[in-house]
Amino acid sequence: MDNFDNIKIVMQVLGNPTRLRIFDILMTGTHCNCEIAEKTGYAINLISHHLKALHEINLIQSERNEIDARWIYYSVNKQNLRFLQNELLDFLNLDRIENRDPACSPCSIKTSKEKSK
Amino acid sequence: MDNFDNIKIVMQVLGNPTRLRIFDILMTGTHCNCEIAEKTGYAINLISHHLKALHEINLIQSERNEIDARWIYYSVNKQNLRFLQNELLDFLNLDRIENRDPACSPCSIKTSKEKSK
DNA sequence: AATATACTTCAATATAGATTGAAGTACTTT
DNA sequence: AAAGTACTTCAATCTATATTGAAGTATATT
Repeated sequence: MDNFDNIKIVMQVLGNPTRLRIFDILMTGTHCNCEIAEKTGYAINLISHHLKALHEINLIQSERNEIDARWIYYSVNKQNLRFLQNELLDFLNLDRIENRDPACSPCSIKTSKEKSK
Repeated sequence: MDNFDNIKIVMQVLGNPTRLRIFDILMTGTHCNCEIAEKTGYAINLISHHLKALHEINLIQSERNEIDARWIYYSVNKQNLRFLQNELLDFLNLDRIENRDPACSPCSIKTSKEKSK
């Protein structure tokens, strides 16, 4: 893996449909937990779990409402998202594909044995 | 979800590190099963399983060697990969993010109750 | 025809991690 | 200061699916 460790982690996290759905909602703008609950029907603690996972890999960020600090606002991390876009394009870049002969080596080892007979 | 169903499925499939590793190898060029086995150390039937999953969502394709048809060559589906690149860029497009007031609705319902007192 | 190779599919197990209910924290309101 | 709200964290259960060993398929070799 050509240093695609971040992609591996991001894919793992967004590979969960519930988490992807939550992230998709945040891609439309800032939301608090209860709004996501209303839009998705998921349990509030489940959302909390998944938000934590998204936060841990810097895909999103959070801040408390200045007036009523019980409300926590979640939003996507734009800077990190730009970074991720580039990483994904590098990972999926068709120029990485080389014209190669798949020299099935276990087979060739055995065929070379045959030859040596 | 703004019709990001394909992304959901792709993320689920590439969300598995073993599968991502196999896909990453194919991103470097055509390989047969035993070559992937050699490079990764995974069991050959495990690779077969994961190749099937990648194939089912059209991320890769396969063809038998013309000379020795026991050998099956796997390679990425370039056309579908280009499509996926665009889908991902649409999904992660920062322009989707709207400036909105997270009007925490369950709360506001309750505060409106307060108001009506 | 019998044996070998490259790979797939079946079927069962193992396990990571998604989900849930209950308890806990931080803050606000009365 | 007591009760309520928004949310998190704990701890346990539940479930999907990754992995494995064995059997099966397709093709090639002798």
